Amino acid sequence: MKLDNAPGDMSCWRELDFALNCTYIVPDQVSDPSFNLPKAMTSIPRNLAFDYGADNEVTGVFSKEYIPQGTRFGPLQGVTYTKDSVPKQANRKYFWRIYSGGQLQNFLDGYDIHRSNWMRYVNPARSLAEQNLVACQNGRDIYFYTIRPVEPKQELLVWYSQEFAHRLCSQQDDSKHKYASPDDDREPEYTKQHLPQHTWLRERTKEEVKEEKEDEGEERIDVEVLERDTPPDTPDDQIMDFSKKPEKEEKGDAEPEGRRTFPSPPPEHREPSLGLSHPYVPEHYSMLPSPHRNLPLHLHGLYGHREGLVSSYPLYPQSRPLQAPYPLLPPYNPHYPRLLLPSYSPPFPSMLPSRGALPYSSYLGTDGLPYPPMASPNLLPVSLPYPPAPQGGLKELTPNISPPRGAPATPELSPLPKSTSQQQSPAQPPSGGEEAMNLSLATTKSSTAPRNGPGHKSLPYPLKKQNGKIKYECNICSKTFGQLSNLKVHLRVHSGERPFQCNLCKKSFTQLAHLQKHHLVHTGEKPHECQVCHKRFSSTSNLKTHLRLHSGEKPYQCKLCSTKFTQYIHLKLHRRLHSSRDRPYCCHLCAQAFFHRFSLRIHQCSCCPAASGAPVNAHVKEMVDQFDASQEADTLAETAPAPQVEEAMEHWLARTLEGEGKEDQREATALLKALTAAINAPATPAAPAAAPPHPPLAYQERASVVHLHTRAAVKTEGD
DNA sequence: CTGGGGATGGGGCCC
DNA sequence: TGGGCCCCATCCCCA
Repeated sequence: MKLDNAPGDMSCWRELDFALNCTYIVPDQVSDPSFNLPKAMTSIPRNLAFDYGADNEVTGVFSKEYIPQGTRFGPLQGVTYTKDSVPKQANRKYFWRIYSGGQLQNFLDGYDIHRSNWMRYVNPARSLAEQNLVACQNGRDIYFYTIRPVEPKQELLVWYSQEFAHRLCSQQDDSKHKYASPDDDREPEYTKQHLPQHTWLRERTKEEVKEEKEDEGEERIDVEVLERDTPPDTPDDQIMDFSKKPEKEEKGDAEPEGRRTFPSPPPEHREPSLGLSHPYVPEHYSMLPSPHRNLPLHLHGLYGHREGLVSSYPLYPQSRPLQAPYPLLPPYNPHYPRLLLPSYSPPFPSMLPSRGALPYSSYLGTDGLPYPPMASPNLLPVSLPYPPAPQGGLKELTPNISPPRGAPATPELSPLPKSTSQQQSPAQPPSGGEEAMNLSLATTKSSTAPRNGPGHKSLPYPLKKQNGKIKYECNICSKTFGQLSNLKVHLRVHSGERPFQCNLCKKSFTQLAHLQKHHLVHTGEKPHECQVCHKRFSSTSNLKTHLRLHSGEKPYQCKLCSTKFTQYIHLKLHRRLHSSRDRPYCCHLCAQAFFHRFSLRIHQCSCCPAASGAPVNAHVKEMVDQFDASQEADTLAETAPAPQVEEAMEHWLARTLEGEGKEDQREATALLKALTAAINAPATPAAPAAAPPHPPLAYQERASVVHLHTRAAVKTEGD
């Protein structure tokens, strides 16, 4: 069963939906702490970039590349305060509220650039049309999800999820009953319901600007104020539910909603970049007088000088609406009938680039369910006890394959409060940046990690473009795939997930086809027959290798002794023999031996510890060793001239560095330059002659090299 | 040690 | 998108 909404329409999604169905996870970058750079600056993912203002201050966050819908960023990091531990002088511009079980749990303060992350710089969306991120509280973390594809160089602009805002509004509603806010009196109900932005802006332009200035100065707030403004005490005019705007537009009605004052804009302001006449800008929005002039730049501005409007993630007592609807899955969540985001839906399908953006259906399970059936909401916080998720056709998955190894348990799937999250804030981004991400992927699956169910959010980012085609890149091994489905299958390699299990021997496999092939073992069936000798084989590839016996083809040849083999594994085994004893070119200075003469020469010119007093670069030494044993070196004649050796080295380097990080590539390239320089350089006096263990052969080859390398240096090697 | 075969892993491509 | 099919690579076993 599928969502009735148009593909890509996330308008009725709740935070759990985002958590469960996000397709890509973009972890923060992690930099060396010893650099002591502000984490807020260094944590920005590689597919994002800051934009800077005249004073070099960050003015926004932009995408560097295409980012598909359903991508998760976060979590937001900062300093965690309990309600009682908020320093009196705290600057609350970057405060977010974390709720648990409907109760304010703590504040997350992104003020400190050393303890917060890049997300503090994401600007608030000023209209539905420009919004591309939605903020959700999952567990006790705040994540931003892309609700539409983000084009390169497009700014990330965030607003609350509807559920987010709804809880706030609920709190505000409560508070309204409890506290007769002055706002309530001065504003007709209609206005409050329908023009929160108007209210907000009007208020801002009048009173808040004053406060804004105060905030810019010191942004001091006392706990009393904090208390007063904290839901449920917060006056409803302090909440602006962006998500409701569309609804108002559509229905002309909305449940009472909060308005939010913005007493404290951030220091920076910017000109609105979005025209109010945009078709998706709600009517009331465009009727605002110069509405965005004073819009705060960063989220904190969005949230005012108080704190972020983090509404509670209903932990599972209240979460019934989160699950119950799914079997039925009405087009809109009946529990939040007034919080629909109809005009949120920039027509997603049409916005999806044809080049491979993820259709929204990719957020659904294979069975079309938006996420797996959940037996009981109460179980969720424990371990998300998904039934063996029907992901990827896991029909063969048997219950006894335990624990489910695959499905990395991404945090967003586990809305349960993380033990660390309470005070975790800046403490630890799961150390290691991308590495951390990888680790989490790798470890979660192997342990008790709950299955993700359909949607399988471990799909890594980023997308790459190769030859104009979108490539899906595994963020663990950097392999790229032309099709998302291939990447999904590939991820099982890392996750360890083996959903297809043989009923007979309980062996499990990553692909159904493998299981099917495996079944032949039990049946004894050998469907593939050699037309020459009528021998039968269970696999085509084995038949193919067999056919080489008839054809005489031996494609694998040892470069050292010219022995040929029909199977590569045989060549490999064979080469071990050489490596153990047949390295004919031995350095007389340090006794290190090489397969190839040119390797010896490079060694002596670059990394022979005895050739120069200088310390040997271990990387260079390793590179020489590896190159000496490489296919590229094998393909070279021992008498190959220097340019050919260089070319082979470059080829080898390019191959071995494929998928490596740019830093590694840079470093290796630099090393290569040093090595190729060594090839061309005159030999050091310390390398006059190799002392080959097999003088006749080695000697002769050296002699031939002398001819080709017409360099005096070669002669010094003893020729 | 070499060589042949069995079995499995992983990825590409097509539908 | 996912399943099916195909292919190549690889490991292992054994003669």
